[in-house]
Amino acid sequence: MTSNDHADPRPSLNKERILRAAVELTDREGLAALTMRRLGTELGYEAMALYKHVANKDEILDGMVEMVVSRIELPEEGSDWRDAMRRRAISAREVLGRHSWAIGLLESRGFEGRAAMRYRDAILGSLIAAGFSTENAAHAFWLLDCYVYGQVVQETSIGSGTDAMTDAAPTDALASEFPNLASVYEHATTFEYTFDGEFQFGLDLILEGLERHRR
Amino acid sequence: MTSNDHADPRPSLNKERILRAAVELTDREGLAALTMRRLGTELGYEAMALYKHVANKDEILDGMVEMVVSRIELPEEGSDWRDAMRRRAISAREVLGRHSWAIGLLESRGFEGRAAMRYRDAILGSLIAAGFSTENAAHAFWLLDCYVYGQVVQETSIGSGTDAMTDAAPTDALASEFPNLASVYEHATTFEYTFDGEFQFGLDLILEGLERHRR
DNA sequence: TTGATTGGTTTACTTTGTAAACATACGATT
DNA sequence: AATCGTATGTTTACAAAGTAAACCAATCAA
Repeated sequence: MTSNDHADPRPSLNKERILRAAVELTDREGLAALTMRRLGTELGYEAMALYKHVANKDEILDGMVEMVVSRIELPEEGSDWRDAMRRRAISAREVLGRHSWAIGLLESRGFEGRAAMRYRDAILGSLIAAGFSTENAAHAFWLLDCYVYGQVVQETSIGSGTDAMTDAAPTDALASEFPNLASVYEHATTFEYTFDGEFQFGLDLILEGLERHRR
Repeated sequence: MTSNDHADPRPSLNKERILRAAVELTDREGLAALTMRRLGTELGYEAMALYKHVANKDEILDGMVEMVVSRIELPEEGSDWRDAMRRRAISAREVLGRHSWAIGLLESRGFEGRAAMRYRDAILGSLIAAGFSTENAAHAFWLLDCYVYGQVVQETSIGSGTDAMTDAAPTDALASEFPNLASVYEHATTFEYTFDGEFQFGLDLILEGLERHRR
C-alpha cells in the first residue's frame, strides 16, 4: 500500500509556493482576504499546515514584500545613467503598482531584507559608475525612490478604478466650494492628466535636476 | 436623585473626542493597538458605547485620516509660490511623519474627504495665482505630493528609531556583498545624510525644476 | 404622567491567528 | 525486515477582535 493508492494531486507545500499563492490571493482580493485559513484552502490544505513551513503570518507578509521587491528590474552595467534610472523607476512603479498592497507592508514592516539590500546596492552602484559622487548618488537614490513610492501611493489612494485621475472628480455641488479643483478637472481632458503622464513629467524633471548635480 | 448623586467624571462621548483619542492611542502604540475595546477603556467606556457615535471602526479610521490631513498647514494668499510650497511640504511631511500610520490609511482607504478637497483646492489655487497654467499647476501639485508621500514612506519604512538613516547599516559581513551600500554608509557621516537633509535636497531640486516650467 | 429618544452596558456570535496534541508516511539504522 | 525518528499534515481548542441585539437608565416633549 504505497501512498499512491490514494493519489494526492496536491503539489506539496513549501515556503515558495505559499508566498506565491499569498501574493496572488492578495492581488486578487486584497490584504483583508489574506487569512491563514483562506490561504490554506487556496492551496488545498488546512490552515495549520502552513505553519510547518512558515513561523507565522508575519513571516508570510515579509516574504511577500521580499518577493515583490525582487521583481523590480535592476539597472545593467554600462548603460546611460538616465536611461538606467528611468527604466528602473518605471519598473518599480509598475511592480509596486500591480501589487498595490506592497507599499503599505513595506512601510509598516520595514524594508530591510536581502532583496532590499540588493536593490539599493545595484542602484547606488549604477549611479556611482556614472560619475556621481557617493554623496550625490545617495541623494539621487533617495529622491528617485521617494518619487516612485509617492507616485504609487497617490495612484493607489485615488479611486483605483481606471487610469484616469478625473474619476474622483467632485460633483457640481462641490465645484463652487473648490473652484481650483474643479478647474483642473475641467481642463483635465485637454492635457494629458493621467497617472502615466504625471509620472513621466515628474521623472523627467527629477532626472534633469540630478544631471545638473552630477556635473 | 439627580445624576450628580454619583458624580461621573467622564466627559461624555462624541465623535470628536473618540477620534482624538484614537489618533493619540495610535500615535502612542501603533495601529495594531487600536481596537474598539482598547479605545473604549482609553476613554473610560465600554467598547460598544462607541457605536452610538460612529457606525463602525472604518468610520473611525476615515475620521482619523481626515483629522490628520486637516492639520497640514495650507498656503496663504500672496506669498511667493516657492516659499508657500516649501512651507506646506514641510508641514505635510511633519504632520504625516508624526502620525506615520496616516499614509497607510490614506493609501488603503482613499483620500476623498472634505479635508482632502480643501487641501487640494488651496494648493492648486496658490499655484495658479502664482502664474502657473492650470496644466502646470496640476503637474506641480502632483509632483510635490508624490515627493512628500514618498519621503514619509521611506522615513517610516527605515528603522524609525532616530533621524539617522545609517541606523539600518549593514554589518561588516554584508559589506563585501553590497559594496556600494557599504560605501554610502561609510561616508554618511561626512556629509549630511539625514532625513532632514535628504528632504531639503529633493525639495529644492523639485522647486527649481518647477520654476523653470512656470516660465 | 407618560412615552419616546438618547447614550451606555451586557451578552453573545463570528472570524481571526496560532498553540498543542495527534496522525501518518518515509528514510536511515540496526 | 523491524524499528524509530523526522517531516508534513490534521484536529481540536482558545484568546482576541469587530459588532449585532437586547437591555437599562436617564432625560425631555406632549
